[in-house]
Amino acid sequence: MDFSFHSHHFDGVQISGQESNDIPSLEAPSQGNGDFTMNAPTFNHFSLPDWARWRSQPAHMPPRQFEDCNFPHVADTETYDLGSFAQEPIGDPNGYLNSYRTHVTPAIAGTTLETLAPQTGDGHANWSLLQPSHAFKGQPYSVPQLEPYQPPPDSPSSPLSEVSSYHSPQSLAASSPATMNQSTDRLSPRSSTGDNREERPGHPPYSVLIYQALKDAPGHKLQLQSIYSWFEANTDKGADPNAKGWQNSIRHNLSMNAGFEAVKEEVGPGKKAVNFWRLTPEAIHSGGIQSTTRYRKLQHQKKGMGSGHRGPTHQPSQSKGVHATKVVKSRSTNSPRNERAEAYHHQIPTTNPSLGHEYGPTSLPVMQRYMQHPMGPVVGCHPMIPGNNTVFIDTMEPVSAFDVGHSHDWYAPESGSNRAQDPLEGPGRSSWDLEKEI
DNA sequence: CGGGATAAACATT
DNA sequence: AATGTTTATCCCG
Repeated sequence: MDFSFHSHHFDGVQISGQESNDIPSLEAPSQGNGDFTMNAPTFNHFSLPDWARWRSQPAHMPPRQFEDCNFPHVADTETYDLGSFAQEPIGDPNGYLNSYRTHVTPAIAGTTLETLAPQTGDGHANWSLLQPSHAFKGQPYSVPQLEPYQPPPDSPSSPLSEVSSYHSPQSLAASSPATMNQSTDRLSPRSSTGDNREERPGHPPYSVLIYQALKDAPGHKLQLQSIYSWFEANTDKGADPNAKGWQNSIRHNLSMNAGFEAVKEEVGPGKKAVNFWRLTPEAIHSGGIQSTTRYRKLQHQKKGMGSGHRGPTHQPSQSKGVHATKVVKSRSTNSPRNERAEAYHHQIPTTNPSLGHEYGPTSLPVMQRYMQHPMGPVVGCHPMIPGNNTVFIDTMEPVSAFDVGHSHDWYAPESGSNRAQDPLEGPGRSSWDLEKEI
């Protein structure tokens, strides 16, 4: 048996419980274990039940340890915390290439579900000590609440156990095959058919996991390889070195989910820029991401025909692949169909890429009302590269990276006006809506 | 059906 | 070859 996880209904899930208005940005505070209590008012407070819906089964998982890390193992009942936003990076020498390091999550015993607390430290000081939750590895995960905001730290940094050092995906794969054995339950190498439905209960969807990974990362951003590493370290997905499907899925989610955006950073004069995937400000603020499935909406309309046709299918689509790289994910076409003319965007200013990706109209369940926080500028810096300490400042203007046209539930800019800048979209509404009737 | 996972075609770098 | 983007399916609640 293998599993992978599968969970339904997660949209709206907010992984966090924060209510605060500010983002924990990199500067932070943190370290402490904040006890972030979630104050009730939070809209996104995620209550257990909600979260519970994700899992199909109650979970109980055997404790597992992983790789060389000695995780404090957490009792099954315990909840893992997703951790708070990481703050400072620590310099990771080559880190940025594979920067994700695993850290141990201190077990948070007894965390009540509802409060999912928070944990820890985030260390800014030690990225390596951050605790991530490897929580998804084999274990059921429990509510991941992220709380972006950190209350006053009260505890000094957590002592965390030592952490594993960082593993690059390759290294993980290569070096620790052994460790894997024990986990029988890791994700199974997907069968070719594609679905393994037996999945492990309890695992959040890729989008959430990715969110988690990014959330924990300095600057809330990671390179693709690092994300892979995170998965290997924290989930069962990467268990099989040979399996590549999960990576495809990760990429797919990164591309399709509006909560993630790619940003290019210059590394140095002659060198080529590096791409990072980062949480959009909205995602950070809201503490969660939305369903990745939004893209489907388009399809529907696009082919008017009923669905019947699915046969042979796969006709080469003309506009596949992609365009754009510089900017980061922009939804390129207004009309998903063919126009690819406008496919290219300009580069993304480092300041705020937000172009946006929006979700299909209406599809969002009502539940996802994300609140918008007036956030202040986000500033982050991550000295990951030795000679270059990159600093990024998000001047977050109220520009939203998301949903340009429909603001339904989740991002209701008070000032609705400023968002929009998607050149592609043009003022006002997004094309999606219009799209359909055409 | 909506939502998530996957596979895969195709584009860019 | 690694990344990214899109489509298309499958399957489950």
